[in-house]
Amino acid sequence: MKRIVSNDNFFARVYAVVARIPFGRVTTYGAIAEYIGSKSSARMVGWALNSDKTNLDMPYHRVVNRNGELTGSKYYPNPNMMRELLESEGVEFIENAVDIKKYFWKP
DNA sequence: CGGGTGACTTTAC
DNA sequence: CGTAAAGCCACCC
Repeated sequence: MKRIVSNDNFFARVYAVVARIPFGRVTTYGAIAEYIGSKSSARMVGWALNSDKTNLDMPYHRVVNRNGELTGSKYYPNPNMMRELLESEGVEFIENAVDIKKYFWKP
């Protein structure tokens, strides 16, 4: 039995949501996962970002965890790159996390 | 088909 | 603040 939605759609959905994030806004893995249909599968979102080979130009830096922490910054060439990208968009930081309450955006 | 893995989240201690 | 555990789903071998 094949699943009705999965595979290509999963990646496509992640890309679509990330690409839709407005300038100067951020979203969470959970929000993307929920929009995709699997609210509990936030891991899949992060996994998709790191596994994607087709849309490396995607603004992944606008995707943060529920606390607003840049968990993905570790996987960037430079750990500071992700933060500076967000700061350059006008996003305010609190310690090592973005003001998720203020800049959170959801599809 | 099963086991391992993971850029997450929540609850619990 | 830290670790632990469970839930979750798709990919890779």
